[in-house]
Amino acid sequence: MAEDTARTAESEQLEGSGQLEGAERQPPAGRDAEAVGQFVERFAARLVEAGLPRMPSRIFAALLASDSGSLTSAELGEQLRISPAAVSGAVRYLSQQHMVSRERDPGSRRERYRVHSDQWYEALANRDTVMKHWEAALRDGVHSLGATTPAGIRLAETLAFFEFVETEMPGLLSRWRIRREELFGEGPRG
Amino acid sequence: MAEDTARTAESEQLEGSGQLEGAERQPPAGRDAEAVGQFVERFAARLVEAGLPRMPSRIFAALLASDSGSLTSAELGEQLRISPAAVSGAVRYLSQQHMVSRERDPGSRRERYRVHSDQWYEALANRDTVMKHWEAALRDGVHSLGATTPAGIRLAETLAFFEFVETEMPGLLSRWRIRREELFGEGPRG
DNA sequence: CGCGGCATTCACAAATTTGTGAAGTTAAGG
DNA sequence: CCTTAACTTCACAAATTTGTGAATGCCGCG
Repeated sequence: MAEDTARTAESEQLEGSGQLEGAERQPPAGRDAEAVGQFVERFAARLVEAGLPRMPSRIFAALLASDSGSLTSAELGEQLRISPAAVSGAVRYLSQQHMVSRERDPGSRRERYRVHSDQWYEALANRDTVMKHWEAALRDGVHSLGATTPAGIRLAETLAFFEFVETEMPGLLSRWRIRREELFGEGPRG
Repeated sequence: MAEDTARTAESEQLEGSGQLEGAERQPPAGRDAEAVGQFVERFAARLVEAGLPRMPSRIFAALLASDSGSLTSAELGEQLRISPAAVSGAVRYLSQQHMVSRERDPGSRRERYRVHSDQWYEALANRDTVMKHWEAALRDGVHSLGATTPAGIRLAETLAFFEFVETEMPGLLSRWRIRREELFGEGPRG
């Protein structure tokens, strides 16, 4: 996989928000570019294991690790050392999965991709559409195999489970929001 | 692909229990081999979309669609028209994910692979180990990026969400069991 | 109104993954 | 103790997927 990753990494534009360095900009590149990179790698690996394609995983992880929660295509490309095409493709994928949203900086036409703090696990829970597909397939199966056959019954049961989970989701999320409030006060950024 | 596989196939033990159709029953082989196959295809497709490899998906779907909830390697190979090697590999994968369990028929050394009615969605919920890995990665990230940086905070929040979900799981599952009882009486098979 | 920069799309090349055939291993049955 | 039938492992071939380079389209700015 030739991952001898170049070292210098002048990725200082990684900073986006109040990064009052001021002090000797001498310290290691960017902020802990090293540490950031490592985290991105690791977390992306988890996502890959979970079934997400490689590039989308890396990009998502990078966004998650960025201070502003958003990066432009160029920044992503540079940080991850991938071509604009790769960024484009991966970002399209993530948009379709509702895992990132695209914004437009008023001035330039650099597009920003962002993870809303909440959005992403809500998306994770919100597999609504996906769920629906599964349920459709299962319903179909119940019908095909016969609702009274053992297999049909098993399928019906599985279907019921999906429906049950769907039912539970709203409550779970609202409990989460409460807990989140407890832990973090009101959320800092959107 | 060489499909010269013997078709003689005494796979009648596929049936397990009462076959009480009534309406126009299609005499063709097995039961509705046609319909079964179609369901297996479709459901497997969903699983693939969800990130599961192809063969494991097909095998899992086939097991789900079988009346007894269990099939032998040979049966799987024949029904899906794949080689024993493919069955072996896929089944190993599924075992590792705890999506099937292996049994041993006392007499012959044909191995049976089975989906417990519950087991599989419990496994789906029980991504314990997986969860732990994610949490570890996140914890690591919080530390690397600094617990007070915006990115670090976002990560901590995500971590909290995972922990929260883990907390909720037991309750959710037990509510499910109750509901399951309501809907299906006491579960038929284990 | 035209220029300059960005992002997207297309087609291809490379790399990873997938599934098969054949040999290897273990265990039942004569 | 040997034969036989299964499952597993190994190495390879094929097919799908992945990421890049180059060309195209867009939009804001001068």
